[in-house]
Amino acid sequence: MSLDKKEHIIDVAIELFSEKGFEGTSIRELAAKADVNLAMVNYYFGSKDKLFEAMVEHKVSFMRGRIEELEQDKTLNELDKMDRIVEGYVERFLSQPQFHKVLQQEMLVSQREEMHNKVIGIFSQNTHNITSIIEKGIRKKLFKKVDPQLTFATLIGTINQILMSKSMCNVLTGKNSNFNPYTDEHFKKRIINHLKQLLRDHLLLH
Amino acid sequence: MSLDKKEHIIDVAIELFSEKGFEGTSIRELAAKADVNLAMVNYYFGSKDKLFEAMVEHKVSFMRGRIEELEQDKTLNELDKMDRIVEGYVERFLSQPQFHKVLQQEMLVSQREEMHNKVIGIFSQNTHNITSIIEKGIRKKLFKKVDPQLTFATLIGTINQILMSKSMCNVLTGKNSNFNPYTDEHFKKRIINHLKQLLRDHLLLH
DNA sequence: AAAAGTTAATTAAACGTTTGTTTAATTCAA
DNA sequence: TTGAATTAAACAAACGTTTAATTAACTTTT
Repeated sequence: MSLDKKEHIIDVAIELFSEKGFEGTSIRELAAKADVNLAMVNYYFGSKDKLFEAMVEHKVSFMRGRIEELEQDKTLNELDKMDRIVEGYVERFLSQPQFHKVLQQEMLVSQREEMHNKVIGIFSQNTHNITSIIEKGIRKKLFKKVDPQLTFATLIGTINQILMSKSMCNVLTGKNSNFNPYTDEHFKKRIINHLKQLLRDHLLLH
Repeated sequence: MSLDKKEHIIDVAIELFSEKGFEGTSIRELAAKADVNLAMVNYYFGSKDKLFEAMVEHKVSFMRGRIEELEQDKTLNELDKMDRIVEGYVERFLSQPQFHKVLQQEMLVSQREEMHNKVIGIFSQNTHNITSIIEKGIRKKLFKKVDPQLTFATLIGTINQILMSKSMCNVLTGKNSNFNPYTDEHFKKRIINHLKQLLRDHLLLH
């Protein structure tokens, strides 16, 4: 059981799921695009549902732990931490836009309850960590008395909105439709600058 | 062909599509829940795809035009206009959370291209109107030189994020899972206050 | 090092369901 | 009596999944 081949199937699955949704993607189409036999998908993963779970598991394991570390860090103040969080999120989301689109779909739809709850769980952890950084900043009178939870919703919501669709993103920024905003270094910096400035304006006393 | 019955089918469709997605909802399930015969859906709408289009058409017609008016209004300054926009958006989105979830799904997925483009089109119009209000505010030196497009992404993204899932919203706000945030007046005001304050902080010179 | 044996990988074909849609018959209303 | 509304039944196509047979890769035995 070649690990490369499993990964390759997962990669193709992310591509198709992000474009067409989970239910909108058939195993036959997936197998054809991945250039493997139809039966191999079930042979490797057991079922379509389990392929989905394996996909999430595989990708999520890549990106755990960094925020927890940051929260504990004592050399940085809360504004620095928020800057790092912005950079980390934008970096991560733009480097894997398709996967995060799949996660967004799963948040929206509560069809596959187990997966839905898993995604909510990941989100929940991040919510907790980041809001507690904001709350600490408020206690230290570094930040204003903002709404920590909705401020987090703003941060993650902005990135999700940008990620939602390439075409919508190009409409938003006035680029032509064959431009790929997610690979553009200038656009990445533009997002980071916007979010950093937004959080400064909103969080800092002045 | 009773109009009530057509509307009733559309209402049930919104409910199911928002929970299970378009592909995840079968016409049989829909007919059963709406308490009509299976064949009636195709008799009324022609096909599942056309039911979807009719649903979007029906709901979108409800909410056109208000932002255009606002843009032209000369009695309000740009900050007032932004306040009205926040109120209008939050009001509208929270009053029809399921429909807006369906729109979000359609933005994410480019499976049904015609519908995808329609939703992008609606979004595009709003983008144009609101960014031009922000730009006007900048020209009049009422606003700082912010990024108008990403500021709009922040506004709409925050609301979409909150709307994304009831369970995620309750995780975000620390409520228990059977609480319905979308019908809660306090929560609505909380969102409006957050967004107004956020925009003030971000837009106004100080 | 070759042969035999064993497990894993791969395949084409078929399975039983479910899907969206259509048909043809029937009921209802004007 | 005519046309629309409603129904149960059937349709073909597509779906996820399984099967049974074949090939490939690896181990053990000679």
